[in-house]
Amino acid sequence: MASDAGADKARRKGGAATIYDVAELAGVSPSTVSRALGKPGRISAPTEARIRAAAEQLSFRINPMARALHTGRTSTLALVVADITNPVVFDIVRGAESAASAGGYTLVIAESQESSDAEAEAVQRLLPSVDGIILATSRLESDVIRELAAQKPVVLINRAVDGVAAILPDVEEGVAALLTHLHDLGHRSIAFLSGPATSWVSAQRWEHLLEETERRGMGLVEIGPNAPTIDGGREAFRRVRAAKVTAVVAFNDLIAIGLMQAMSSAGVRVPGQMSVAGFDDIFGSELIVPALTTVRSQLGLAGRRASSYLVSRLEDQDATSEEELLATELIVRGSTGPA
Amino acid sequence: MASDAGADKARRKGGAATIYDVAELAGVSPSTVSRALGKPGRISAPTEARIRAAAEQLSFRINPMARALHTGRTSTLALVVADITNPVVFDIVRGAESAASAGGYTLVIAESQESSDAEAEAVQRLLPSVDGIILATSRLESDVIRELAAQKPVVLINRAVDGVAAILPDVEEGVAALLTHLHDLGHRSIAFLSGPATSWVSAQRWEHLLEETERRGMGLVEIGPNAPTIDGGREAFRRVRAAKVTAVVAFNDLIAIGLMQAMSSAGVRVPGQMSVAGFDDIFGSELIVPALTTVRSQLGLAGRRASSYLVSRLEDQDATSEEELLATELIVRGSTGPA
DNA sequence: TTGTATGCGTTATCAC
DNA sequence: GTGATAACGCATACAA
Repeated sequence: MASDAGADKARRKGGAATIYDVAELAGVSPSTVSRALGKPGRISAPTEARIRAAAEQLSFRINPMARALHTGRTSTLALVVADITNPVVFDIVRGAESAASAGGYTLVIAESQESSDAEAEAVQRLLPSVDGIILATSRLESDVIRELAAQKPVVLINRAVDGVAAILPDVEEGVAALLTHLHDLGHRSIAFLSGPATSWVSAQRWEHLLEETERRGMGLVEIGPNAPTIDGGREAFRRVRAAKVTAVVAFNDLIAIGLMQAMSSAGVRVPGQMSVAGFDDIFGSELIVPALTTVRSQLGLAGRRASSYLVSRLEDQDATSEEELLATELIVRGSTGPA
Repeated sequence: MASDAGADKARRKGGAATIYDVAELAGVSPSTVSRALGKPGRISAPTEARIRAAAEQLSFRINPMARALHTGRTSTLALVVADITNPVVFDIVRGAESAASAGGYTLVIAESQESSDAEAEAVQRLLPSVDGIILATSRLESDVIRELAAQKPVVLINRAVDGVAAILPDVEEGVAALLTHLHDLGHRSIAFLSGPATSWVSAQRWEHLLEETERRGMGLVEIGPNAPTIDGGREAFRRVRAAKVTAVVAFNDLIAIGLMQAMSSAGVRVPGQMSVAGFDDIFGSELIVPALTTVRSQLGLAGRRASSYLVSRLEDQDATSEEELLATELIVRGSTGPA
């Protein structure tokens, strides 16, 4: 059915149909075809109908590269993440993909493996073929990011750089709720299991914890840096035990889960002997026993907003370049209890 | 530093540097630049050195679209998955991305949301701009897939279609191990919570279960189809309880987890009153209580192999188009016990 | 409203 | 070994 006699005659041998083939079949010039398909309404209705019919018959698909070569626009967005298997980024990927494709954009994805060099290389490789870039939990230096943003639209997730658009969790709110919760339970001495040394988010969370514990007259120590993984949490166990605190706040849920596993192995009861809380509310936090108390960030929404921002900035010219804060929410589960 | 006087003079105003700019700066013709960068060694050493220096100075990046327009090759692979947030696909995505970028290819990702129409649309949209396609747990009809494979290299994950390359888990092995395990525990009556009606993998697992239970004289009933999600497992609970079996094998871990949650809410003890097992060994299966007995598939490896296959087939001409089986492994944990 | 001519950046086919 | 030139498929300025 896809190979009518007319269609085959009009199509060049081998490759896919082009606007030239469509033009020949419809009896018009290639530019008319281009116009008909590009901006409907600019040509006469009967002609457009003929062209559409011909395109359909040849199952014509526009060649995005040829279009991009002329327009300079690829309708493609890049998403660079540190670690694809980190559950934190799953939701970001999905949100970004769905908003991108809803806007008619394709999403390409690259992984930096927590390495600043690898991230820079991935960005350079992708740069010429995308219209905009989403950097999630970037490990790049601020200057590099600013330089990048000068070349193409950039939006950050979980990272703030002056003058660059960013989608950020409203840490203050979540941290305050968490500390109120812990304070109410009687905890006065807390440890923070920090994330990677280069993590902007970790530094941010630490700052807010410091502020909020001071305000409430609670003690706070930092233990880290730690790899933002389950293993990272496991390895921190001995230092946590040595710290003699009654509650631990981990940089993220993965670290919290690893810590709880190590505690379970060592016979430390949670929350009986030690309360544990995390950040992000990833898949799995609800599954463990006891279920993890955590500060939920709206990662999926962050991904969606990031793509939407780029799309609107690419389509309209007049999009703002502000930081956008996403509310965080304290999810109280079984891993926190009385001191 | 990126803006030497010479560099600025040679670069066209505004856009990125082209081979013309490099050629001008190096004092050669554009075609020589193309050759120097494309196939090193075909031109004289000093000339090539000059060209490389000029390219470096202008921070020249080849324009992939322009190259693709002429060569017809984009150095891009597409990965189409049913549901990005399904933990099963996380590993696939990562494996595919790492092997793709290792081979010099970029990975674009699309989600079909378990819909055959959406999948077909995504494939059509991506088709012109990629060199090859990975279809993970595709919901497309076999004929559609074959037609697609005739246009561009295609590789399937968790799906078999005659004449199309595929990476498949060796279900037989895993299912046999699982049933031996259950049989040894005294189970004689089993229920299978099947996946989506269109899932090739679900049908495959069902077939093997049927075969192996027959061989062992065990009873088997199918309950389904079910959505391959935690909710899907929860919703199946009543039918499972009504079935009066002693063990349940779920299509995947997500369904198994959902079922266990429903059982926990209803006071049904696992594995005391009912044993539960799943497939895939996703992140989270080890976290729940009791930890889930499951047949592990090497999803990450599957993604990696899929990309590698496409890359080698695109680079060499003579890659085989066979099905490749990946060993599965029974992981015994706490959710299965004596009948 | 529609057709003609040109350029986007690269590679490949010729000459030299 | 190197340089001119055509071609890839499309979009647009200009002409009609």
